[in-house]
Amino acid sequence: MKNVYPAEFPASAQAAATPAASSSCVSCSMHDLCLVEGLSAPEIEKLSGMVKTRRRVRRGSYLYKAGDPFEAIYPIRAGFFKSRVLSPDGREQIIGFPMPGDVLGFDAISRGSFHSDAVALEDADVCVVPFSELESIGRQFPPLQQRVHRIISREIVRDQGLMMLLGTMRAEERIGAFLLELSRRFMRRGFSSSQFILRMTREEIGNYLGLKLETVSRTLSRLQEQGVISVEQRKMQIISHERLRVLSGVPETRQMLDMTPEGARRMAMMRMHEPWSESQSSQ
Amino acid sequence: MKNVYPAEFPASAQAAATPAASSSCVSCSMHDLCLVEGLSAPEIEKLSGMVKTRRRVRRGSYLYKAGDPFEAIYPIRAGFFKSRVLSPDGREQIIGFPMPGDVLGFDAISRGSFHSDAVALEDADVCVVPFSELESIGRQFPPLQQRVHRIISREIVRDQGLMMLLGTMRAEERIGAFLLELSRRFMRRGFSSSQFILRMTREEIGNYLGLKLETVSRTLSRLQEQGVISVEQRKMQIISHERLRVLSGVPETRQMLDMTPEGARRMAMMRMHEPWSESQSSQ
DNA sequence: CGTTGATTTGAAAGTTATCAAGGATGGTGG
DNA sequence: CCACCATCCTTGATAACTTTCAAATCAACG
Repeated sequence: MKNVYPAEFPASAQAAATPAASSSCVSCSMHDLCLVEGLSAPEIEKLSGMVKTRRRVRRGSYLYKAGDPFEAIYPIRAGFFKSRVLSPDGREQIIGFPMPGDVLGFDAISRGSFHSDAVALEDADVCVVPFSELESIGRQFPPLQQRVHRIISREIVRDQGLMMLLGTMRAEERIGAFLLELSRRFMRRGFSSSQFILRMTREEIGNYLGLKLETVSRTLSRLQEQGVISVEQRKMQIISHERLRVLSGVPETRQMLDMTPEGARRMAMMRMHEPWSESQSSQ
Repeated sequence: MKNVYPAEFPASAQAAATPAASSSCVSCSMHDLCLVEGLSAPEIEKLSGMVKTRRRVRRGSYLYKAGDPFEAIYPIRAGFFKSRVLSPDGREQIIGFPMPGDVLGFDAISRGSFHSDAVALEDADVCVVPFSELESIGRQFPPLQQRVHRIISREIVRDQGLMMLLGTMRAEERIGAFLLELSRRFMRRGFSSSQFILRMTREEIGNYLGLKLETVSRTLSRLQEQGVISVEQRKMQIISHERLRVLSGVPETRQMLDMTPEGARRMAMMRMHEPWSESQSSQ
């Protein structure tokens, strides 16, 4: 049985909108992806205490918009976002599809206001971490400070990868790299690396990759014809990671698992649906 | 008389290779661009004390390479770099052309080793700021900590701009935006915003912009025909910032000055050549 | 002055975008 | 429950743009 990232945020996930008293970083399913990774118990305690509120973001609405004053960063607990920048003449560029465990908002430190928009692609739930407090606690706990720096730096590295893609790859390579990136990120979270539901439209994929939606559609169709993937609307299945790697010029090979023990725990905590590839249970 | 960023780093600039005892952040010409901007005297003092060494990098050689262990960040005192990432299959993507006042190395925090190369495009001189010390001092001086965070975040914002360019712009727009970016950065440092010497080849420009060198050359020629710029080899003159802005979709308009008082001081301190547009004085 | 690397320019080929039309999907109200 | 609407997706044909291949020119340097 596969552990597939779900198509819908279940209606049963009715977390309270604001107070986060019940939740702790210790029990969070994103534990080892988020800010607290590698920290000691008292440090996690301290960080946990800082997250006084959570925020629920409905599908299609903004977590923040460019220009909003910067007060906090937002580790994602559940849900899928797109973040994008708009050029002065109205062009849009999607710069990422953040998912649970990712941390949003670092671009706002620079001028004290956001430079990008974050839009929820599905109902989402984020922690609200006031940045000045985080800086303050970082001064008391060097490992936390270092962890924050690492995570910000990780964002720079991620962006460099996207620049590489946009600057040097052709359409098929871009699509391939995109699918492998999604696959890797789902796997990292304990979900299947070989099948998942795309949360974004073809147009959003194209925008992210510097392509038009028609090109995305055509390229996906071609990859399907070649037997590399199987795609039906949003349902994506990677048939051959290896061939995908070859055609997108990504030689890295790591173990590709469908499910980790961690994943089972995360799935439960994120209250995810059953996989679409299995008979859809009534629950 | 224009204050043009020079073609050559003068031979007279023979700073000692390592000890930086004589220099202080207080007197540095990059003062208000670098880490210390906005800090109080004692804070600057503290930061200054941390920069125990400087490093001279000869044209064509590396400040660091991908994989090198991360120990320090490098504010640039003089010289022009390219930073680039290499894909596993050997593709190169230039991700920036750092110049004096910029700070190199933040991508290395993430995994403790560099993800990118920094290559000097001309003889250069950088400060060596051990990062663990910087973190440590940041814990004692919140304004310094905040300044560091701002500068790292600035890098993210900059990258977002490049992604926008690579994802949405056509060749002429890319070139236009590139020239305006250079212009703005030179102006920010007190140099002419309307004429400067390109420090990089057409191929490097093309790589940065996701274009082939021939396309760069053709586009520059076309812009020259249209009377928007005047270009002869590396000598670049922007004739109409306004038209450049229109064709590249960058509506921003700020004052464009050829020279600021600050610029004169900086030019002296950076030991720059006389402009190519004036008779080349013997000095 | 000849060699080497960088730049310019032309012509042809290749890739992606644009324009257009037909299907599929999901939600809504009759 | 079904028709209908708005979105999203697919596919074909054509156009636009950029790359590729090729050749000539230019500049720096010993």
